[in-house]
Amino acid sequence: MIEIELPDGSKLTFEKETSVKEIAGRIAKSLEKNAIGALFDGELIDIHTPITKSGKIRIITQKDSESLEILRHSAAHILAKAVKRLYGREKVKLGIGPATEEGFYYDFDLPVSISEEDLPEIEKEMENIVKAKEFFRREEITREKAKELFKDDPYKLELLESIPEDETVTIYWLGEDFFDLCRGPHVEHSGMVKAFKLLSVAGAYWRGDSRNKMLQRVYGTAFWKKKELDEYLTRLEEAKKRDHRVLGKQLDLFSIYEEAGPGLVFWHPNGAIIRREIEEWVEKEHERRGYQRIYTPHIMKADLWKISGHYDFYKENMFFVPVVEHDEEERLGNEEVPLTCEEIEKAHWYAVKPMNCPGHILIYKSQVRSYRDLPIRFFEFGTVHRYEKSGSLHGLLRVRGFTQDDGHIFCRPDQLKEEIQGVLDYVMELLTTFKLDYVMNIGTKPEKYIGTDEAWDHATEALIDALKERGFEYNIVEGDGAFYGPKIDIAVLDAIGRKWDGPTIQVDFNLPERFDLTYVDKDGQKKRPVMVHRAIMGSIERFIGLLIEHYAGLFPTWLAPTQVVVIPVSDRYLDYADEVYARLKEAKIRVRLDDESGKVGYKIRKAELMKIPYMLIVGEKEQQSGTVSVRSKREGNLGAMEISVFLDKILNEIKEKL
RNA sequence: GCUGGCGUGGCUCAGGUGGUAGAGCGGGUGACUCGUAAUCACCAGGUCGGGGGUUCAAGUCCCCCCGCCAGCACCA
Repeated sequence: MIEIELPDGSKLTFEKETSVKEIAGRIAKSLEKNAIGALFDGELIDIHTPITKSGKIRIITQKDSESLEILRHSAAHILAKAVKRLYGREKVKLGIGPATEEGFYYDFDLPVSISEEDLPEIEKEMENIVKAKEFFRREEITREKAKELFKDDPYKLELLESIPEDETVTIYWLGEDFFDLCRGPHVEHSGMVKAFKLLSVAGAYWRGDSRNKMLQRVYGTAFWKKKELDEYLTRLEEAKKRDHRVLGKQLDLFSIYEEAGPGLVFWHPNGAIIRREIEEWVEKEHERRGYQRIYTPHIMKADLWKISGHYDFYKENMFFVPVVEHDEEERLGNEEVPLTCEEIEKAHWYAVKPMNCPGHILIYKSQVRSYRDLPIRFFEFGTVHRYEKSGSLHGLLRVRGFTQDDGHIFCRPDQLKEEIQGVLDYVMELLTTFKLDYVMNIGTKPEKYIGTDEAWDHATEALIDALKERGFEYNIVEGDGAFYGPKIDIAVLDAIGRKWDGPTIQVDFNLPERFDLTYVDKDGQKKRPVMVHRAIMGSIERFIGLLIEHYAGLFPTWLAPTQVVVIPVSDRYLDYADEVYARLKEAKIRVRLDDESGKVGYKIRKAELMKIPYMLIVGEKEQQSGTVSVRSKREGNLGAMEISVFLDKILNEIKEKL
């Protein structure tokens, strides 16, 4: 006897094994027809999976988001079958093909490489499978049979090995000539996968390990309705227009030069204004929150980085500078000669700082610290350089030289939680000021770590408590902490939904130890302070990159490089336009006068393209009445108003950071 | 770093099967004196990412390097 509990608490009983289809049929005929699968005791199953034990069930229809996962997973199988057909059943070795948040993919190992031009052909073959309405059929098999079936599929065999002994092995058929090792679930038949599209191809390491072979991954997405697919594709197109690399060029914000080096950012005047505004705000905020501003050098002796441990753990990512005693005579007129081995050996090595912590620590150590002094909070706009792998560079979001709003807190263990909360509050102030979407993750103790378990527990608890008390949602990512301590990372999303770490709070047991940091406690004993690394924005470059995408280039007025442009209707009104310009300039508004010849429409177009918040049109009428006609980038034409009225409006907007 | 794709004037992009480069925007000059996303005309800009090779001849074919894009890996 099997008892099935429905979400409303009611129960259905069955004599023997049943299925989602049967259960749905008991509830309503329409549900039987619409059921895509179900969540049974938390596990996603399809409508034909035999249910042999009692449990709680929630039937899934197209309305439930889980149904998309089932649909996309099925689309992945259709893709695999199509690729096998086109490229040869024997030649194509299958990797894995799961559904993802936005779609699905399948990894293939095959002798020829698939390019994007091949995608339409594959789609066509998929269409054929869809039209044929082939059924997905689940089959439970023994391990021995599985090994036999997949004897020519090395990747599947490997997967088979990793299925726990007590788990049932299942394969899914799609039609009569294709099967795949898979735990499901799937839709009933391929005809249900009507709205799909293949999007891209890229390499992906087998099992996500760079020591393994790289397979070819085909990405695609699928929806229940063609309309939803189209909407998704348009959304993707729109998102691409928000790309900070595109907008950075259009709005003349920053650039990166091949001849200067990849990942090294040049801030143009417009971008520099945005950066300065943010820096000034962040700096004041730090002062308000009890941080002391410091400055530290860009290069420091390599030996210092040996003490800190960076040399051992991070040198792959560091830039080094050899200081060589040149033999001037020999090198005269011959600067091109590279360093000789002897010179390199004799050189004194400096390292360009990849982080600011050692510098801050030296300042902490510059005097004896009392427990009364703690917490000590140092802050610096620290410009660091890291040799990031070439393939990971990405506009402003991943660079080789960047500036952190970096701070280090030195405190007593009993102050840790409060300090973390202080940082969290600050981070929230930032995120709400810019209205950014984010995800919070706690990284816990990794496999390789230093420090006592006790200290780890204390610190991890402090992080979790701090988050709980502030009522934040967070994920715990086991083992994602730094080797020196647990951390909270806050990821901000870019235009197309990729996550980038921004704000971070990291507890550190390592550096206080390595640098032998102490404070004198109440009892006169020397004790070890706890150190917290924290950045509010993270990297300013990344932060602004994300802001550009977030605002789609239309910055709030306080950040806009040009806040107002005055547009005279013709040269005749230049004098009056000048007067208006001067009034605004006087009020410290970033204003420009468009005194070039040309029609009003053209000048407005230029201002619109540069996404300038306000355009003030002045001509005969305005001159007569001492007003300006205001056109807002956001709200359109606002009509004429007194200059002072406009000034109040915009000054308030700037003050409120709207 | 890896797989695949791409790299033409400041920007965006055209340049079948190899025969020494085109457009629009932008820039400069002149005319127009103009009311809410592009006034007209003329002019100046490139040797085609860099290097090597094949060829009578390469932007166009081959090789190496650099850079960019997507994804993967990395991101204490």
